Amino acid sequence: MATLHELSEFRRPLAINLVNRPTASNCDDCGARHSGLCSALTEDELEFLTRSAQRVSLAPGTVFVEEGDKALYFYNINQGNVRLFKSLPDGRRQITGFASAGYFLGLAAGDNNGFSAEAMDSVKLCRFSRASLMAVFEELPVLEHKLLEVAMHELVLAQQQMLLLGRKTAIERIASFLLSWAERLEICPAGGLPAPNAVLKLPLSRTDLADYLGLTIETVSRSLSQLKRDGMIDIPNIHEIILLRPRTLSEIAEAAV
Amino acid sequence: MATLHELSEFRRPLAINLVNRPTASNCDDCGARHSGLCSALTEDELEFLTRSAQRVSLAPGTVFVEEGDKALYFYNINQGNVRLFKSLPDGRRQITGFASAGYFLGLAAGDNNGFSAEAMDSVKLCRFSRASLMAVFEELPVLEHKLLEVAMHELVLAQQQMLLLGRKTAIERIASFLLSWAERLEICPAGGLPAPNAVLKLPLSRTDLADYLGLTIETVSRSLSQLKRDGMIDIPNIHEIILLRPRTLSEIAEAAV
DNA sequence: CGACCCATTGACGGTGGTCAAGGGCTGTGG
DNA sequence: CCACAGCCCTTGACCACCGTCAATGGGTCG
Repeated sequence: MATLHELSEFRRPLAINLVNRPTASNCDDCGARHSGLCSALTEDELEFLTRSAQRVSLAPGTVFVEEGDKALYFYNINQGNVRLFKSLPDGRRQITGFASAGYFLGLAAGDNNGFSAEAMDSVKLCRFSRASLMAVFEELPVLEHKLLEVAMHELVLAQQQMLLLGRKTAIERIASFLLSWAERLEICPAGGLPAPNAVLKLPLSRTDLADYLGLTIETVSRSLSQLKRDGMIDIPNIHEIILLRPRTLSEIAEAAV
Repeated sequence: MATLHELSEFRRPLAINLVNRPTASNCDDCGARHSGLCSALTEDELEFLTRSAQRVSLAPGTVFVEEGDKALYFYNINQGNVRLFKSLPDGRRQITGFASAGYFLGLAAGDNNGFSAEAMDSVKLCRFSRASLMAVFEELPVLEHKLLEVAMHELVLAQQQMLLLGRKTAIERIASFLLSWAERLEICPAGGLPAPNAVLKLPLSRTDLADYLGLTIETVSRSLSQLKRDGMIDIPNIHEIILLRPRTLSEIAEAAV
């Protein structure tokens, strides 16, 4: 099988980790203050929560969660993009998700991390010790409730991805991905369709896309080209895709009969 | 693509649903009293919880959760086996998991169910209205905590399955499945290996197996035959597999280099 | 005993993976 | 400002794994 995923090249041992403690007041300028977990909290609750948090900056390429390591932390992304993945010893990689500002991460873990996480670009995040966050639940049950909601949503997404990986063709995977990415970027309401000619920003490489969709970069490239030939999309440049006919795309994605 | 998954034939509209209210005392003879969710509760707490529960009996083949329907209930299995799945309009099916006695289910849902669920045999379960269970959290925070744990564990399993579906070969999928099923049956400790010659009971059809592993029944059958030819396993009958060489199986499953 | 269902096995074909060459973009250095 | 290197993406040729189609085998129930 594929032995070309040179994963190790992405690992930069010399990551720059600036760690300090946030205060509720400097949460104000945080990209995640009004989304995800923190949006569920009042100023006072936030003040309480920050006592068990550390702010961390990561250089692009830093692997800050290692699959199998003892699970010590939860993370909340403030800035930048993160890929979550699992790997096989021979280098095959499956990306299980992407996280950007506002995303809470670290739920997929028992005693040990069930996944690895890597900064795709310059990342800032809040790090919580699992033990102390558990303790905070006593004071802030709303937090645990919010976390359960997040976990439930992740489960829905995970099952969608299982259907995609187990049963969809290459073209269907690409079409599904484009639409789910549009939803993620809030170009369209959840469950709805983006407007025709909507512009999609893709901060991912073809390799990331392939490893997320269970394909090779060649197949990703070929499928995108085919969708372009068929007038479904336009590709002005590597990191932008225009959805010319979202309705038809959705019919392809859902294998409508 | 595959158009042969005759899903509809499994749906029996005439399900027998006997609904009554359990009491804490008749929880004593429940298969799930000392596992999963309920094991986290004292007698008193259980008594409290049962007020928002109904006991339901399901005939084999009953689809009691329908993907896309409004998510009204959580379920706790007391007896029997359940398959959870998602389908495409043309009949392709991806089984996302199996649930047996002690399993809590219904977490993978937002406002609407993200999956369907079907009784594989005679099933008894406790049904909780989502609204009232949410209310119970106020009184029993331990319950919400336990639920979060369950959800986190489900996420770990889901990501393992994504790796399997996205990146493993047919043989690797079968080997992985056999070992994870041994773990599930508690034939071996989590993360450990079963003893050589361990006997595995498989209450699944080849079709279920195929739809769970993202393969066809023919490929499942061929892969099992190959493992048998190679002396990895023995197959005394359709529903039993003997793991002759679990160590080698695990090397195949994890693609050890 | 025979019908039926499910699993197995075989033959064949297609989707997508592998290998390899070529194109486009960016940054760097002369 | 151009040349060139390097990287990533695209495209093509070929091939293999697994899906499809079909026939056979084996177990169960009427």
